Amino acid sequence: MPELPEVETIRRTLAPRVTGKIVGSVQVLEPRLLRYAPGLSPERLAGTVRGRRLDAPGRRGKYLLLPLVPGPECLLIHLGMTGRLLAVPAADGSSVPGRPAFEHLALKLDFEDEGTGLQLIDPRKFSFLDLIRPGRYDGPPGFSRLGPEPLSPAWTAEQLAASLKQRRAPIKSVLLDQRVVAGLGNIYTDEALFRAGLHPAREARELDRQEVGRLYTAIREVLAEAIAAGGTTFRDYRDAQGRTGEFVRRLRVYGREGKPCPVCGATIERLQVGGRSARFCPCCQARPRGPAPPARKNVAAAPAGGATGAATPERGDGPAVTGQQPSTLVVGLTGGMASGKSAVLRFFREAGARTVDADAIVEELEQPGQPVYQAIVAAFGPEFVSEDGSLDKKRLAGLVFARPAARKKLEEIVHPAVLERLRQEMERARTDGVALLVVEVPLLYELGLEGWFDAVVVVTAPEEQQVERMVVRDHIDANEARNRLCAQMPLASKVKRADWVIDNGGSLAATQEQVNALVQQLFRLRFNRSTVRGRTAPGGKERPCVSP
DNA sequence: CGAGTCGCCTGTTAGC
DNA sequence: TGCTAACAGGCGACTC
Repeated sequence: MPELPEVETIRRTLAPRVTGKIVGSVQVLEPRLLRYAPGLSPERLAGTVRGRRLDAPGRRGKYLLLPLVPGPECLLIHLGMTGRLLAVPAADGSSVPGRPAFEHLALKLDFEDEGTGLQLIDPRKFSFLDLIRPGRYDGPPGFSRLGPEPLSPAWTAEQLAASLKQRRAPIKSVLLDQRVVAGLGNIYTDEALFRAGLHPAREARELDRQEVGRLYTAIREVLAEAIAAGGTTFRDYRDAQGRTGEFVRRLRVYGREGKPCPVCGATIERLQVGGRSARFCPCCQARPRGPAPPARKNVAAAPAGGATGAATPERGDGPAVTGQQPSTLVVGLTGGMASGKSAVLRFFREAGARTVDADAIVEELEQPGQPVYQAIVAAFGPEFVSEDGSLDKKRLAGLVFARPAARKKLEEIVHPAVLERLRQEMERARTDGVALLVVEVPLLYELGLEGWFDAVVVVTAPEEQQVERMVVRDHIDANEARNRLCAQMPLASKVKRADWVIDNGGSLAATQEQVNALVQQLFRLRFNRSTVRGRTAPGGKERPCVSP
């Protein structure tokens, strides 16, 4: 079960505990460990490794790499399904969390100093070990034929498209093929396919560019999030310190059959695909409609044992679904000063949306060397450059505040550049197949940008709370804060024009609940674009607040 | 070559 | 309660 995020987590937790250590003894207690290593006996392995130093551990796909110094050999470990690699203080089994000492111990490696070591524990004995000798032996065939690293910048959606183009097998099976992309197992293929809105039994070659784009993005996002959460502990997995992974809480379909889909509420189903079980949402991952798929041999007609009649591809039932994955939903986020827009944006991101912050773009465009920076310096003079070469924002703000003409001049430089970048970000989200893009634009209404978005969300907070936040954040007194608020477009008129309102006047948890509820609602509504504007949403509330 | 099936392995669980 | 059978899914070997 350790897939890429789990192995990466093990690598990271292992690194500080093994790097630079000298190997004292090596004991192979499970001979099956060496089953793929040609001519490598436990004795020969021990002879090669003993007395050598370990370099920082590496990872490739689901393989863990322990380079020996001086080189060039490298230990290679695959944890199979239930393997655990634990850094232990005494390497005697006494402090292995969760398991009695010595049970299922397959490999024991002691370091010369400090009495520390490594243990490989594997009840099911699917783990294996190998010794790479560059130039002479490149490791087992599965290792040398590994496909690209999914999180490497070198891997592109085009490459994925090329690897899928010729394959008739179900997309789920092709993603499990380590030659296509390295590191995906059953958990993350299910999760990526769900996020991309793709049925696991779809023929790989029938995916169009947009679908491949969505899949590519989903794979990278789900892996990155899982690594950040320390991997997924479904049953056996532990990191090198014996700790469980937290991503299990964020799984949306894997291990959730019979439970409601977190996006649409339909019941998650299980299906045999290529001999593996696939979990999916029959509504969010409906097969595309259109002409009934021609009678296909082999695919989805699971072996007669298919008690799951769900293998028949004709219909994806569920509420009013066209079967066509809708395009990116672009939502604008705005609100009063210090109303908590950024926190809300963060909650959107955590709920699975891609997010963009217009202020961050301004910040970036005003960096020295950028055309916007150069234009500002040319227009206002070098006295607005501080000693370190960056723009003197404070001085510029002072000038702009006092002279409306100067403000206009500045805005004429900055705004078009920001808008162009926003346009590019929206375009990129569409080509990446992102389902929901949320863009924070503080001056959304002031600049008349409503037309750019499918819906606009306004964040509100009681005025006193805004004042309080500004006092703390901007180091000004309460009167000054009130003055600044008065100079703005009144929050009430933004609320009046809003499609959805998030009330950030309560606890952060309450705000997050509202955001999560809204995200689910948007996911549902995006199947019918005209309902996304909350004001026309069923229920007919004129300005629906989101209540969890 | 690609696609599919089987075997390896054992702890857990569903069903009788 | 105790038994069997199915299941979990990493990979390689094998067949067609």
